[in-house]
Amino acid sequence: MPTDQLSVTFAALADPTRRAILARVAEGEATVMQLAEPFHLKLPTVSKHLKVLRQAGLVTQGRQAQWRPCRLEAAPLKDVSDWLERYRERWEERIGQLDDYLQELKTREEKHDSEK
Amino acid sequence: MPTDQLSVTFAALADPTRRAILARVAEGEATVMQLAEPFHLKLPTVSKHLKVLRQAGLVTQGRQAQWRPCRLEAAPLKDVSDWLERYRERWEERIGQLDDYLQELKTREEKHDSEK
DNA sequence: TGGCTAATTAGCTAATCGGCAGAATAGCAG
DNA sequence: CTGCTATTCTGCCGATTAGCTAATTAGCCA
Repeated sequence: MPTDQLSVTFAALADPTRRAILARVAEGEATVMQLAEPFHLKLPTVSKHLKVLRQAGLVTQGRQAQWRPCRLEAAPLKDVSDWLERYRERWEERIGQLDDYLQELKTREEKHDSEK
Repeated sequence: MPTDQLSVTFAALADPTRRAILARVAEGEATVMQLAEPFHLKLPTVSKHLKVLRQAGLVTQGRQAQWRPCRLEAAPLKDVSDWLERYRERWEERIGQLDDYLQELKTREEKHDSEK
């Protein structure tokens, strides 16, 4: 249970239910009940997931009467993105002494890319 | 513990020791002993971390005599990056004409955040 | 006030995790 | 074969987690 912010964020994202909650909240504010409905989970369970997301700074909850609508807060995702950038070239396979060769390939690939 | 690939990857990244191992391995192959040395961890502990990273597909280990040098495999990081892209516009906060209004909301929310 | 609804907290269980020590495995060198 | 080294496997421990039920808080309405 590391306490550094990045670890807390990654841990919060390491659960498909919580990622689905994020996806739902990204489309607009939602109450806890609305979030619980698509999953067959009880309210306290969803509430606990929200607590994890809240501690990671990924959602905030407001107050409207007895509802606590949830909103997405994407700032921690930027931290994840920044951390990832460091490894981008590793999966983009455009490294090293092969640049010239790859550059040639690249111009050829650009035709393919534009298909998409 | 969810078994879907993205969750496994996020879980593997949710530990500063494992992220440090990744950073080290990104600079070149390393044996388990070399990886263990900077952290004051025993070999079996590092071996266990490596197992987690291996199951996430983030490292592979080869064979050279009695050493099992570790290499970075960045492909799962691309999956993380692709997942993140969906939210990029949310943290780039330069959307539409609402910038000033959102900025004002943000300062108001910061009070709510401090409620804990 | 009392009743209703939404959400959280408290407490439980089974499973998992990060650390360790000790034993087992794999590959070299005499 | 006998050691020697690097690594993994097997248990163990204390802490944490996801799920549940039951109890509690918070806000509305009559």
